[in-house]
Amino acid sequence: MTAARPLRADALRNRTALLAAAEAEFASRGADASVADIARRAGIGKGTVFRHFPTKEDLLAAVVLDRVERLTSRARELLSATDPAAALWEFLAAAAGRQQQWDLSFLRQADDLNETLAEARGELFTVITELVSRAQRAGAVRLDVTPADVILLMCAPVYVASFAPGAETGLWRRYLAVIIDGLRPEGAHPLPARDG
Amino acid sequence: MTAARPLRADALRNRTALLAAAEAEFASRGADASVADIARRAGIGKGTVFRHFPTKEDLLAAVVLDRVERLTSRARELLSATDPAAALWEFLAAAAGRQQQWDLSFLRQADDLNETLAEARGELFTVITELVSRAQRAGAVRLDVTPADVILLMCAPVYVASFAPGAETGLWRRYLAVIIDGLRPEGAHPLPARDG
Amino acid sequence: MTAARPLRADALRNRTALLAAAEAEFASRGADASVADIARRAGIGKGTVFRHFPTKEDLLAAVVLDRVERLTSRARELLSATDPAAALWEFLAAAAGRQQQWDLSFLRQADDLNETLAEARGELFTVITELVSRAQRAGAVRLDVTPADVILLMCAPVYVASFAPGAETGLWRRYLAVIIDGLRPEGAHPLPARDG
Amino acid sequence: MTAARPLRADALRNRTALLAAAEAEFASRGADASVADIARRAGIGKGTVFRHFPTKEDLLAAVVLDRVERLTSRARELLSATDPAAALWEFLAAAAGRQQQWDLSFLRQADDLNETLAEARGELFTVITELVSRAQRAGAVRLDVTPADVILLMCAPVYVASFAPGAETGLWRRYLAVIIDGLRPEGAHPLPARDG
DNA sequence: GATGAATGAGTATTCATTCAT
DNA sequence: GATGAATGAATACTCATTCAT
Repeated sequence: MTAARPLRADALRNRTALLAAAEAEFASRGADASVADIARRAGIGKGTVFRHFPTKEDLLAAVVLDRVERLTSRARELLSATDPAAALWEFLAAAAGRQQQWDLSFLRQADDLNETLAEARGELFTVITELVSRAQRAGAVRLDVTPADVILLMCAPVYVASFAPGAETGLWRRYLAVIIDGLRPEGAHPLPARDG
Repeated sequence: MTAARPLRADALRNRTALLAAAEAEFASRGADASVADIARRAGIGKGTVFRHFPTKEDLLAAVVLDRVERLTSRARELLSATDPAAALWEFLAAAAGRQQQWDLSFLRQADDLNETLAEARGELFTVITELVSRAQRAGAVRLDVTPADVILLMCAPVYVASFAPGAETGLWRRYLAVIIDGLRPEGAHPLPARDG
Repeated sequence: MTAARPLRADALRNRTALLAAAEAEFASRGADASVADIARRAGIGKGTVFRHFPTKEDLLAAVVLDRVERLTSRARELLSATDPAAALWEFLAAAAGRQQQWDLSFLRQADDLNETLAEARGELFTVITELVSRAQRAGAVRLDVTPADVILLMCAPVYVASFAPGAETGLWRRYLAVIIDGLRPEGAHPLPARDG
Repeated sequence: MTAARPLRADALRNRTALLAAAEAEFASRGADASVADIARRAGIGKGTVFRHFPTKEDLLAAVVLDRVERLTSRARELLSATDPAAALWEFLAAAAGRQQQWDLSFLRQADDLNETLAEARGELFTVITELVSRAQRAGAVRLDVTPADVILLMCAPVYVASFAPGAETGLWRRYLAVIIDGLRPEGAHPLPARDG
């Protein structure tokens, strides 16, 4: 996957700069960020972008893949933590912190995206599922929420915080705390029936 | 220019159709919906759109203004409800339901947007503040959240639910319920200090 | 087909200029002529081209359609000439003269092109068939060539003449004369078997 | 620069593969064939292509040169055939067969192209001239056509046949036969005056 | 010498906005 | 006032050509 041939030194440098620029640009402009802007920000030619990624969508997928993989490995580390509850809360914070200003909108069109990306997403889901299950078994998370719920809810704090004027940088932590409280068993009210 | 003379009958009809079409189009295509599509849907010429709103952004602002005002008046009604807690929950549901598939991303660039929109938003905030205060005084909402927090959090359920595959239509209610539980005083853990 | 609404005066002027420019540009650059060049030559904006023809291919098709229709109507006139042989020769000259420097390459991909174009081509073929048949019945054309052969061969003179250096303008007439002599019954040698 | 030092063994091998690949690629994709595709087909790097030929156009010229030279040598062989008429007809068939699917469009811009190519073309013309003269002296070709006419006309059959739907492979022989009949003295009608 | 990475001009097409009718 | 035709800047993507490795 990452193997193939080992990429020339300059090419690797460019690729790295490109991915960084793309991540930044997608983060601030959304998926509509223009390839030209990304190239300019990376300090490389437009053509070079397409040499590395045949399509803008492929570039987006690569950026997302990168993020998902980093998140997955963080989640995996936390699986061996002693306190399951703390592990889950920390994971949620990591997820939110990582996407700073950006969202997981790429998980949206699950089907038409890259195959390797789909796999990576699957792995992430698996690990999160385990993280949530452990927290539930430890009595730290209410039993009527599913791992899928947690995955979706973990996107909320950053998104919500992005609306606040003045860009108070740590605001998402505040909303994450509220949501975490909502996930706890204490004081939980029954959830509405699905698909209503 | 803002108040001004009373539109001719046909102009008013056009304006109404235009706003309805714009709301529908923005709702389904997002802010990238094209002016041409909106005009077509409204059954009017493209030029007419620009006669009413000098800019696409102005049109978007008008649509948003409309939504905000309707939301404000719903909130105002709920101010006279007997049960302050139920009133707040219902308001949150109304807010979420109203934006079905769409989000409040227009509140984002709070500063550079329309002045009248800013005012309307201010009014909405005022009313919500009262709604939240009453709920807090009634002991239904934890005291460490502010009305501003509630306003931001009310955007989350629909946003979050929009990522779920399969478009389960009522999913947002589920996430609203979790967030509401997070807003209750029971089982609340202290929020992190601001701006950390 | 040509009906719809009657096109505004300026729009019609533009459309005419556009078609003329496109014909000229396609003639000299081939189907690879760029839309930008065509627009510049027509003295209109690039966007205007796409307003009239949603696709470059549609523009090409329109130009071709125009040529085919004019050719068909000339052929039809010649059907009522008294001398069938002279009529055919004149038609061939008209066909060659009309495409001055250009070719009938559009008849190539018969299938994937415009439907109306396909129809127009069919009509042209029908009329030519009659023109050839009459010449054959009059003994002016050998019996072992088909109307389809004639259609193909009528493209040759201009094409061939285009290779000559110095752009001697009437050269194609010379080659048309040779080909016509080849189509006559006198001195005809049997054609090789097909598909060999 | 043209003669110069004797290529290294591998360089020669590359050059040969390159020319073969280019001929094939140009034949099937036309002059728009991409340098990258040609390089890939030749199994060499893109840069190597440009080391051998500074320009894509130069490569095209080289391919054409090759073809012209092979054609010239075939013509030369046929000069010593016993039957001058048969020799000419066979040459025309060889010329058509060789360009199968491709055309001699490179002779078009006779002036601005390569000097060596111009020379080679000159040689080809000389030999053909002799071939035609002999056929004329033998009474097999009408006296009012020139060798230049024959050269141009020999391009027609393949070109014309390429328009036929269904890719009937031997169709050009049919049109060559018609043209040959047009070149014979029997039944020849006088050609129109030049430059009319 | 050979390679393929980098480059940027060029291509078709879209769309907010202006303006003649 | 209303219309839709015209416009050109912007966008993703291609490809001949140059140059560092």
